[in-house]
Amino acid sequence: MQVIVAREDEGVFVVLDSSGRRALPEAGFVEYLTRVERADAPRWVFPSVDRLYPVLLRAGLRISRCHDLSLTEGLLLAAEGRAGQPKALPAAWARLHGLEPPPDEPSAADAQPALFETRGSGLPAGVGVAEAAREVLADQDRRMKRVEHPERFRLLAAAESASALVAAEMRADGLPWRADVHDALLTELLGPRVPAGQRPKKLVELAARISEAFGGKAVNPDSPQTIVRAFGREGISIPSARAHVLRKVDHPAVPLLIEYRELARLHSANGWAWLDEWVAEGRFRPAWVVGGVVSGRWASSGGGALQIPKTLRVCVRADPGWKLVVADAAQLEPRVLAALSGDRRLAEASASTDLYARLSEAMFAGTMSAEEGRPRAKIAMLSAMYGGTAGEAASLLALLRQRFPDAVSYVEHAAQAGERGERVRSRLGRVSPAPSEAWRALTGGANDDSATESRARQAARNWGRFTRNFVVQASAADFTAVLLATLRRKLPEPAQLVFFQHDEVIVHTPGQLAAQVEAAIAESVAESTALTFGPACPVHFPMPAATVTTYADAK
DNA sequence: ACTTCCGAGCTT
DNA sequence: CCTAAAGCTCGGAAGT
Repeated sequence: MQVIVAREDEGVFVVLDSSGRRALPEAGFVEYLTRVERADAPRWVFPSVDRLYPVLLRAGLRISRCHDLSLTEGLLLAAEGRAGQPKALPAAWARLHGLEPPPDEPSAADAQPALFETRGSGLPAGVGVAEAAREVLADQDRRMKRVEHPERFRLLAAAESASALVAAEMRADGLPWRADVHDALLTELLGPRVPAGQRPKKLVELAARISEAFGGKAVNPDSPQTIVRAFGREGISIPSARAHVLRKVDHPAVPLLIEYRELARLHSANGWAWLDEWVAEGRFRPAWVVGGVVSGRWASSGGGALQIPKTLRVCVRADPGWKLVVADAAQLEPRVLAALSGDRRLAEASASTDLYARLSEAMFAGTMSAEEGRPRAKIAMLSAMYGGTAGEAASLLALLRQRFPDAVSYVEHAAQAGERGERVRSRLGRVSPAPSEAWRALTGGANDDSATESRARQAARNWGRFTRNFVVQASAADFTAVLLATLRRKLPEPAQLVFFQHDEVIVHTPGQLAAQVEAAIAESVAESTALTFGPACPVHFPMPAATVTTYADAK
């Protein structure tokens, strides 16, 4: 059973199912949905989960499954070679009717709330939003039958839609964040809190000592150009003021600059201003952007949720009586490559929790120790997936190719396809964008002069590196989307998914349910492996879970 | 005063 | 730095 739900202008909500159409005010809408969800748990169809589901969450309603028209449209457009076109309902409907598709509105998370509420549907006057959604849904059903593996693509659309539910729920629940611990940490490292725009005491002192180290001339350590010039006056020529460049310079200002930059980074990125803006009532509530990266990885908007420095993990603490269950898919990408390529020997190596140690044995047994071999095996595998050639990488990759030819040729075929300008696809059907017209013009024909020819080869290789990585990273995103969808269903009430970062989840749970949560994670990984890569997939995906009080204790 | 770009650094 | 790429955010600096 499918039920379309949508918001019309002026806070009126519409429900459309086989028995007809109902227009309801918000309160009646939520009440109706609650009743139907309890009775039938239908597949709700949303023009955009991101825009509508927060309304339901605020009223205390959680739904079990849905179809997100906007996210599915994006996946379909990519699969059809039309990536980058607007994907919201008005655009999808317009394309269906041969009209010019309007550009997507900014996401609900970014929009000004007042503007967002008063905006129209974006559809022509007289076209009902639920009726437009019904047309687009039927169209998507048709188009999903025409992709290369329709059953995989349906799973992808379902998992992506469920991911959107997770993202909205994670924002509503929030990541437990102890502002008092954060404030104490800042005070310890930077000195007492100062008003916005001012340098804390510790930074003021360091800036003064830096100027002294440069002979008393004022040097603003926040300005890279000024730092480069200051070293120039000392007779030291450096290409940039990056930390790794500074570390190689022998000068009394260097350790001060490095300390200043570390503390200034903490202050500007995650200082008191960040705390005031993003943490309230013990929760950090970022906006998560499902499919915000072309590979299908999530992005975040506001608060830098995917860039939280490790030093601040101590601030992530379970509520009294609760625990955090932190689980990380170990060496996910090489295992994904094993599953994609069907490389038997790599699949056998995946039986070990420490994949790189097993690779090292396969590559270097008898020739070097595990301590020497493991980091080289890791470089070899990462070079295969990322296209690296620097240093030893090329020779290590050649050895990896000897031992695991199917895995290495899988990514090399993806790279060659990219160099030819072809698109590549993930396991469940995410498709890479086509290269730009400028890229085609540059790489398309024979170039007269050698400089242009060299740039063309460079551009082709760069795009090949992108497609090489895409097949692995996007398939990993397939797997984690299915995992999120599965885990969401299995978590015992009232445990909540509160954080997701590419291959890692945090669940906030009452302490007595932590063991059940760990079991739910293990079951979800097993089911997601079979769903994503097939029931006979021989690859092992370890996802060790740790039950802790603070995120900092997880690894 | 405002916009745009760059350098830098954080995560995976 | 070391193996690659993408995305977010900040502050400084340059341009309008």
